[in-house]
Amino acid sequence: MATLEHIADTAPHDCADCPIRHRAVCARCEPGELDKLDSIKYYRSFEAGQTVIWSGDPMDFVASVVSGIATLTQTMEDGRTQMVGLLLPSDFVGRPGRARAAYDVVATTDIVMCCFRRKPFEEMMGRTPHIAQRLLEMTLDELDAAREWMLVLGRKTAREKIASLLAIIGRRDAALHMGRRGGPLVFDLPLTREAMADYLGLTLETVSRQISALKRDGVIVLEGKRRVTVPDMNRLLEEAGDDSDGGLLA
Amino acid sequence: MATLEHIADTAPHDCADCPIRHRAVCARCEPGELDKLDSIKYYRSFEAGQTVIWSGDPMDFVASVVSGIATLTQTMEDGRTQMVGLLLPSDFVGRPGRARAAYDVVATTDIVMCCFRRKPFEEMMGRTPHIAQRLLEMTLDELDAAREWMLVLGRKTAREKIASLLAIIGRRDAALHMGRRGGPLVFDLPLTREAMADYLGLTLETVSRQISALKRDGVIVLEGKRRVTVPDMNRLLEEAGDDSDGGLLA
DNA sequence: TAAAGTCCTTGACCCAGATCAATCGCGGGA
DNA sequence: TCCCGCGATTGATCTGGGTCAAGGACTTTA
Repeated sequence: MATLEHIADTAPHDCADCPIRHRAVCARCEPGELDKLDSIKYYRSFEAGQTVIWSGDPMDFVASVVSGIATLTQTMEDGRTQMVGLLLPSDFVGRPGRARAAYDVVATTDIVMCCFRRKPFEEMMGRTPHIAQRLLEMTLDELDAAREWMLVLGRKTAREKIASLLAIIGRRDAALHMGRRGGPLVFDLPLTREAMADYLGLTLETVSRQISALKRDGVIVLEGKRRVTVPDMNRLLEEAGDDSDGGLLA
Repeated sequence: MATLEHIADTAPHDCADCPIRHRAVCARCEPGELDKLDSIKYYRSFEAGQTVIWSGDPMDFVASVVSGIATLTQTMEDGRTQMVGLLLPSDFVGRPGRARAAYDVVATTDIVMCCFRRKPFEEMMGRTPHIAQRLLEMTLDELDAAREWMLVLGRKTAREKIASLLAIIGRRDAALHMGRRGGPLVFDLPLTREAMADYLGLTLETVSRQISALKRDGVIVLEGKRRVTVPDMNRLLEEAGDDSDGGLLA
């Protein structure tokens, strides 16, 4: 159990160059406010597979994901696990006012986080409405996402679950790259079959079978095991059981 | 489709007497702030079974549940439905900045809501950190609840799901009445079998069977179809697959 | 007192997805 | 080059919970 984690030396240090500058908790901050945040921030990076925090552990910081992907998972005593959050760049980790982690946080890819010491962050939040406002907005968005996910977990079939997950990842990826529209969507799956299973409340075998089925039926095209092409997004959304006009909010 | 809804005439009008005064969005407000809120508030009541708002409908208010119980549900085109929120007294309905309802809201019992016109409420939130702070806190709590629920939906068996629901309702009820501790827990189920099924991602038949099974095994005692007695809370928590020491937060 | 709801229970059967198990294939290390 | 190990795939079988169907227990209306 060597400590592979280390203070990132290659990480961005200047908020002005920060790739998540206008989407993270600090999105609404003005230069002066950024300066203050800067004084309590530090970067940490983790390698793919590392556990960032264990549920129940003391947590003296909150953080933004700068790059990479992490998962939030809950585990029962007998080992059953359910992913309850997928943390992408700009997402927020931790809860102001809470001293212990409520979930396991695991790095899925190599990841860089911008951390703030919790106490100073809480104080600053009290004095800086811009931060609290942004955090409220992000939390409301996450709550919507969690509720969407509850419908997936509670009522969708295995095939629909897989299609829903692919649609979510694909849509997010498209939003990120903002490339040419209209063309077929291509992206890499950032999750193993097992992680997808934990996300969707399935077994990894069922995930594998349903992906094979969607491939066989031409809904997706696979290049290797991770690279996915979606020739027709509406077809995928139909398979997901969603309104084909993408009933989601924003 | 008669309009059964009406402006409540028997509802409390004075914040000082309000039963949810210290738990709702307005919990942290000072007298002056309450006065301002008072000027944009009005009460509405709905009868059991009535739909308060349909998903997608314009929504020009936000509200707090004063008394009674309502549900937040999502429905797929083919009619499958999943409950995504259970609204109890003091819970908040609607989202500042959002003009249309994202979910169906249905009154499960007769219900009274304290409504605020959305625009003035949003303006006021911008100027009144006490409201925004409290709303953030409440939203974070709801997010935690939603994540707990995701574990239930994704990984628990039918029996564990039922036990989990009973534990949640029982615990909340105990907190509300704050009566004698230690004695066996007694409460009324505020939901029909069908609503429980929608909550848990099951069918109503399975709900009925599992409740019968828990009764047969002595985990619960039923008096009629709605009144539940839990002789041993730890036993129930075991059946729910939870840490017997009640691993939940707060 | 009857008739008609509404909600709930219970039984019989079936199927989607879990479980158990074998195999594949690729990337990395010696 | 071969081996090893991890992730993924695929097959065979089993089962928890869904589906379909038939009542039962109250409540409301008349």
